[in-house]
Amino acid sequence: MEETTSEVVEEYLLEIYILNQAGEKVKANKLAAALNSKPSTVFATLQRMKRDDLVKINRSKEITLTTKGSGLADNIAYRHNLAEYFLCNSLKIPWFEVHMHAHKLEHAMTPLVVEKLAEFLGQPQFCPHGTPMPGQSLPDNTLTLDHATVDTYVEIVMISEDLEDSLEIMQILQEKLIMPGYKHLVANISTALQSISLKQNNMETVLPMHVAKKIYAINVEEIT
Amino acid sequence: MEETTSEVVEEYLLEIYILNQAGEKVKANKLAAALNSKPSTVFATLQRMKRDDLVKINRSKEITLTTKGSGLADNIAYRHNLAEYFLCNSLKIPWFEVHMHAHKLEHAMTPLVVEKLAEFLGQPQFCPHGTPMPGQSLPDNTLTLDHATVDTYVEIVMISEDLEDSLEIMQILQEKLIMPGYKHLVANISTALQSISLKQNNMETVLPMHVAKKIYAINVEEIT
DNA sequence: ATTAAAAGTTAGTGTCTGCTAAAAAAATTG
DNA sequence: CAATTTTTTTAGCAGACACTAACTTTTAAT
Repeated sequence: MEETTSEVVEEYLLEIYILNQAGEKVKANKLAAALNSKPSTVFATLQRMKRDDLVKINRSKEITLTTKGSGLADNIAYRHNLAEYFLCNSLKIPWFEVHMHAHKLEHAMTPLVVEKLAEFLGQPQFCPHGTPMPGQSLPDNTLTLDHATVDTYVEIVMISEDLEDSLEIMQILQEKLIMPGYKHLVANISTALQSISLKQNNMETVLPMHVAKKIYAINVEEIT
Repeated sequence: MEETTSEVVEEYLLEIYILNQAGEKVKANKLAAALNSKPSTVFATLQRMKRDDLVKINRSKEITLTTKGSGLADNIAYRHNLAEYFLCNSLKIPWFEVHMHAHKLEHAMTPLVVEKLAEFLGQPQFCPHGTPMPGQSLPDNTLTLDHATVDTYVEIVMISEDLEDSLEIMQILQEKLIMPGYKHLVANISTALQSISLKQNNMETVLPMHVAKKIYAINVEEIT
């Protein structure tokens, strides 16, 4: 009865989990885009996953994880975050590109390696992008930047996993210090341009709303 | 033209490489046993590898790596040894069982991760079992224990990779301190029983010859 | 509501990796 | 050398995953 989950299925589980966390309705089409795959391939794989009681798909084609799938996804997400933490903090691989490397490692970590690595790293509770380990959560007052208020200060707490696939965006975020722990002034919000601009140290960054929506922050008094 | 090598093929390459290092003639049958696979499966995979210019098979069915295959194998072996070193020295996973965990990780390490991990570990030149990284070699006066002389002292330098697949044997070797750096007295050699016995600190270990053949050592003056 | 666009689905292929069973070739042994 | 055993090879099958192309259903928009 040893349930083996293929790497491909693990990737699907994680992606569904991530999109879920981001509050999006997961549909096959979006999955295909996220996984860089063709709709027909995704469809077939989802059928297998349904067969194996990993996902459910309702009449309106929304994909959700079953209890079983969810448990596996938690585990995969944990391995992913742990790997990212290691790559970033121990190996000093740049913050903006750890995601892709962790994405390979996460499938190759045995339970013992996971346990020992967590110990080695001091049981981290967040990945370098601020994603909480499964079980942990963000502060109650967390908001996404598209809901920020002009002229307030925000402290970044998390960059959503699904932004991490874009190296270009991540690199910009790193350059502009839009990273967990850093504080910015919400300088401007333009509904017309669908963008928000942040300021820190004479540095201004304009983010389109769809990106801002994926960045989580809390309000702070001021930049200390 | 990005040559992608599947995990399965990587495993074949490494196994051929390891058997090669151990000085054995690699034949399909032996490969099948080592890889825990069926001869027909191995045959098919070898055909693909031949097609992709990774291996050559001569009239007497001996399998050798091509230049291309050899280069890849070097790389895989390096990743494997590096992973073992990390698991053993950083994560403190028991010496006798790092092999199997490294075996999974080795396929998931991107070039950047390899580079940064090597840096992190201080560019180790040997795996925890004494296997030299590709390019390195053992001391000239290295011998295998089946060629040891009674009443001489030996210092273990390396346990062959192909012993590492057996957890039971590895665990015994660890218990009896038959590990790189440790010195033993060659107490007895019995041709009748095809075994050799080592002594250290009132501890005697009897090894069958086929195991002794896989353990490398150098002669030393005495136990210091 | 009709139409156009988007998303989902089916059909048909192909590769890789695995298996069993049987046949052919090679090696070993009496 | 002949007979037996071992090894290699062929044949046939199956599942996972990937694709293209076509077809259907849904959704969105005029």
